[in-house]
Order: sequence, then C-alpha cells, then structure tokens
Amino acid sequence: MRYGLAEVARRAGVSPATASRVLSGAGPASAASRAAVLAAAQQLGYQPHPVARQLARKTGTRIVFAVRDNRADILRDPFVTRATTAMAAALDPYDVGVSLRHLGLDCAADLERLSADRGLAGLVLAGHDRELLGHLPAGLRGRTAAIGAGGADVDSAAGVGALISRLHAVGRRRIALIAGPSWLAASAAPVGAYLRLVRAAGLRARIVRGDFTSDRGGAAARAILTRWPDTDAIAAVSDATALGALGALAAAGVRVPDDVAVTGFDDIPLAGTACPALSTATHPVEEIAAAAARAALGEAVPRRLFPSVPVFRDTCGGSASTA
Amino acid sequence: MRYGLAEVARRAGVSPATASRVLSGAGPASAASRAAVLAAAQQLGYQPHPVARQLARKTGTRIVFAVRDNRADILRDPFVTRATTAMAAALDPYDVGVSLRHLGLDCAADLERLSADRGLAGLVLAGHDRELLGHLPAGLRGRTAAIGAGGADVDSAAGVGALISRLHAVGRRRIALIAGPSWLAASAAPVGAYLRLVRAAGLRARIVRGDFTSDRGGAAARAILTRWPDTDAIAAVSDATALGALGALAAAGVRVPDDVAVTGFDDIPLAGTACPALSTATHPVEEIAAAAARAALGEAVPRRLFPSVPVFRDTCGGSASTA
DNA sequence: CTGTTAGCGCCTTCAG
DNA sequence: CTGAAGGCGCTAACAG
Repeated sequence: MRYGLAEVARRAGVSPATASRVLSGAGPASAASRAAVLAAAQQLGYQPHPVARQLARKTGTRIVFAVRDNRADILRDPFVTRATTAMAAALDPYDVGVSLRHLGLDCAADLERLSADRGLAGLVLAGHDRELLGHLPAGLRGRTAAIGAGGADVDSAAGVGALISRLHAVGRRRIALIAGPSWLAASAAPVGAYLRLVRAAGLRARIVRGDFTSDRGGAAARAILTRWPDTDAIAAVSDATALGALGALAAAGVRVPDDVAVTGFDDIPLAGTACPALSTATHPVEEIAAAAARAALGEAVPRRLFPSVPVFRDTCGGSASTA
Repeated sequence: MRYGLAEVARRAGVSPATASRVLSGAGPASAASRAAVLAAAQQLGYQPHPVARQLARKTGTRIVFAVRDNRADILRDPFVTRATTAMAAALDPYDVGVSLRHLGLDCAADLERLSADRGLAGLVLAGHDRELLGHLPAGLRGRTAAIGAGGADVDSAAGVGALISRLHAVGRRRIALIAGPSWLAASAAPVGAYLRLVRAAGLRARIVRGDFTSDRGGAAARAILTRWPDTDAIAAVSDATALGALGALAAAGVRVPDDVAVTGFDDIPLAGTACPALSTATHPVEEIAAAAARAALGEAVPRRLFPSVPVFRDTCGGSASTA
C-alpha cells in the first residue's frame, strides 16, 4: 500500500540507483529509463520518504527562525508572528518545517549549539548586530540568512525618509525620532536617514531610544515632551512604539496630529484601525520572510532591498493619502 | 569534531545499543553504564542526529497546520498567525518544525496525500466540520489533532453567553448575531448559546452568517440594519467581523454603543486599540495551539475546554470593565 | 541488563 | 548511461 523506491525501480525494470537518479537529483539517465521510472512512480503514487532522503543527503529537516532580543516575548511581536507564518507557508513545499526560538542578546553559545544540530536545514536570524553576522560559527555559514540590515532588508532609509519629509512638508519643524535599540543593526539606517534630512533642513536632532514595545514608546514620548516641550512631530521606527506614544500623548492632553504629528513603521494591522489611524510605512513582510527562508536553505536568492512605502493616515497631519 | 553514538559508546565502554538506550528512549540500563554513557556524551558534546533518529523510529520531522477555509488568505488571519507561531515555538524542543497549509473546503484528497507523507509527524487541523474529523484517512489517525469543536477548543458557549448576557444586562433587547459559516463545526456552539439566552429572555432570534473577514462583517451589519432596523446590539463571533460591522455602522451614521452595541470574539490585538475599543472574549490561543501540536505528536494531552473570558470595552455599552 | 544483528529508505561513489 | 555495493546515524528485535 505504501511503495518505496525499490518497487518503482522493479516496475520500471531498472535498478534502484537509476530510479533514484531520475526521481531526485536528476542525475544522468536515458530518455527511455527516465520515462519508465516516471510512469511507474506515477502509477504507484510513489512519494519519496523525506526523512530517508534528508538523512542520505545530509540535509536537515527544519529551519529555525531565531529572534534575538532582550525580551522573550518578542516572539509575540506582530512582525515575528507574520514572518514565522510566512516561512511556515513558504517552506511547506520543501518538506521543511520551521521552528521559532528566542535568543538573548548574548547568544554565541546558542549559535554554537545550533551549528552542531544536524537536523537544522537552515537558520534565519533576526535582531542581530553587525558583530554577530560576521562571527557566525563555521557550521552555520552557507545556511544562515538574516532578516534586517545585512540580509533580507527593507529600504528603511527610504521609508523613514519619506515619512520625515512629509512631516516637514506639512510644516513640522521640531521633529523627534524614537529610534530602535542601539544594539540592533537595523537601527542604524533610520537614524542616518533622519539625521540627514533634519540637518539638510537646518533643524536640530532630537533622538530617544526605544524598543519594539508600546510601553517604551509611551515612555519615550514622555521623555521627549519633557526634554523638548515644543516638539511638533514624533517619528517612531516601530508601530508598537508609535501606538504607545499615541497613548502617552493622549494622556498628556496633547492632540494628534494638531499639536504633535506621529508616524510609525511596519504597518501592522493595528495601525490602520487605531484612533487616530497611524501613518506609517508598509512592508512586504511575507516576501521578505520567504526570501530569507529560501536563502537559509541555500538557494541563491538575489540580495535586494525590499520597498518601504509610506502610508499617510490621520496621525501625520496634512490630508490623508498614500504617497 | 562531530561525534556519533558509536564514539560515545566506545568511550563509555558499552555497545552502541546500550548507549542508544540510555540516551534516547530510556530503555533498561544499569546505573553504571548509564553514568558512563552520560559522562561520555557530556564530555564529547554529543548531540544526536535528529534525522537519523526520526528515520529509525519512523517518526516524522514536522507537523503541518492545515487550515480549511474557502479563502486562501485565511493564512493571514490573526488567529492562524498566532497559532502557527505558538506551535513553532512550542515544538522547537522536540526537533519538530511546523508547516502551514491552506485546505479548500473539499479537501479529502489533500488529506489522503498527507496521510501518505512519511515526513509528517502530525497534523493539526482547523476549520473542520464534523464530517471531516470522523472520516480521517487511517494513516492520519492517532497523529491528528483538531483546533476547535471536537479538539482543543474554547468554551465558546460560555464566552458568547457572557457577552450576550451583558448586552441584555445593559438593556439591549433586540440583539442580532453574526454567526460563523455554517460549514464550520465551531460555529454551532455560539449559535446554540445565543439561541438559548435569547429565548430564555423571551426575545426573537436574529441571525446572519458571516465568515472571518471584516468585509463580510460589514455586509452582515448592513443586512441586519435593513432587515431589523430596530436592532440595538450586534454580537459577532469574530473580531474581524465585529470590526467590519463597526465600520459599516459608522458609515451608516449609527452610533456605537449608543444606538447599537457591538461585541467580537477572540480579542485580537486590534480589538483593544480600535475606536471605539471592541468588547470581545479573550482566549489563550498560544496554549490551545501548543496543546493541539503536542496532541498531534501523539502525546496524551487531556482534552479540556479552554476558557473564553469576556472583556468589556467601549462597544458594549454600560461601563467598561472586565467581568 | 547487555551485545549482536538487521534494518529504516534513499543517495552516491565506483566500476562497468 | 547503468547496476552493485556501501553508507547516512540511530533504533529495535532478539538472543544471551
């Protein structure tokens, strides 16, 4: 009822080796035997045993998506959730499953252990810093892909730039930035874009660090109001942060966008439905995750920057529209 | 540099079989050899080869989370996303990855194919109907778990009941229900709870079918307003549906909750931030998903009903609070 | 309790 | 281009 390669070979009148060649790696085979094997396989409803195959090929069975952060509940972050799901769907046809794991900031030992895991088909890393990517254990090279700076990344400089330009265009002149954590490689580009624009406009920089929680977003907003009370716009590099800031501003009796405009980053589902609706930048997270996953499997995925396109909604001031 | 079981056995002065017994299944072994093996393994940094193990044990390497629905983009549904992520995290320690797959309503053939997949460690099914669970291919029995009615389920009768009781308690008397699709097993319990309460209160039932999209939620709300213009409350069995209804009501100039109260179901992150903030019922999705995943692996997971606890926010009328 | 003997199902040299 | 033989690393059945 369940047939193996041997049976297919027998029916096709060839050796298992030949059958294997046509069914798997597409090794050399005459047109005749190829046809015979294919026919036999078809007729028997042959399905290769993925585990046996993976053992023989020394190729793993799952990729792990490792997210580095100081908080373990980063695994519930909307970005992580979306990316994980996208990978799980994208790798299904490859007979490869995905595992999700949290890594502390100091994760050298964990990576070492991962590199010794022969069940690992590939690793997708998020939340890395420059250091980490440069010093991957040898066993991980060639089967690791990163999401964010240095890997499958979004053109965050463009996205943040567009958002800030818009703030400037609608008359904001005292624009503060809630940046990402400094240990994160992906934090650099947005800060760079911000600084470039602010300086070009002859304005002074106002930067506070946040993370990906709304709590910190609220705290950051309060810090900004305290330190620079005349701030008229806050750009956050995460939607959760922006939402937290929105809450803090409301609590402080500051009107958005009248008094202070706010922008986020990533366009999580929440962004459009929040009140007021959040202006942010939208990203093809599913595509990014799928690209990273395939790269982790060793596929040659062209390294490109994914688009970061601004979405202007209520919190931005000016009239709502998409750039 | 990478050691196998054989080397561990050699160092411990026992046979590979004995080493295997202590390292894996915890088969019989004397204290002495157990200690020796453990020591050797420790010292060598031995890590078993998961794929070889899975091949020998005839146990698969991944579970697939199959979601049955008429729309393929159900895979982006917040519940699916959350559940997938939770499984990916929960199964990591088992060396089992998760794959995500969409199934059409008519999926007998797909299940047949799945049952032939020897890489499959287990199947988690969502969106099933009674029929489906009863007629699983033989190869899937014992390694399939369902999420929802008949599997790892939420006490939706209690949750919906609590929500509707509250609507009644704050004075609503013309309460409509936007139920789930009729092909879905999980749709039954909420409808039952609704009917029971409405009848007990001597009211008339007003039921419309929806699905898990906000579009259909909006359409359903419009249908309700058309058919029963005096409706003063709408209970939806999904947050997305409720959010869609909210939009439709706003567009129709109906005030929420003053004119019509609204409740959702599931407490997606959006619910609390929407405006007005949505009253709904909250569920331990991560726990549910993890339980289902473990059950799919063959673990004996006690079948229990997970709590569905109401969260009263703005859209419910009355004063906001948690029951 | 332990070692020996066979596989698990496929892939991959290596001759021919 | 093809077949035979051996191995991937571990587990399971069976004597002892």
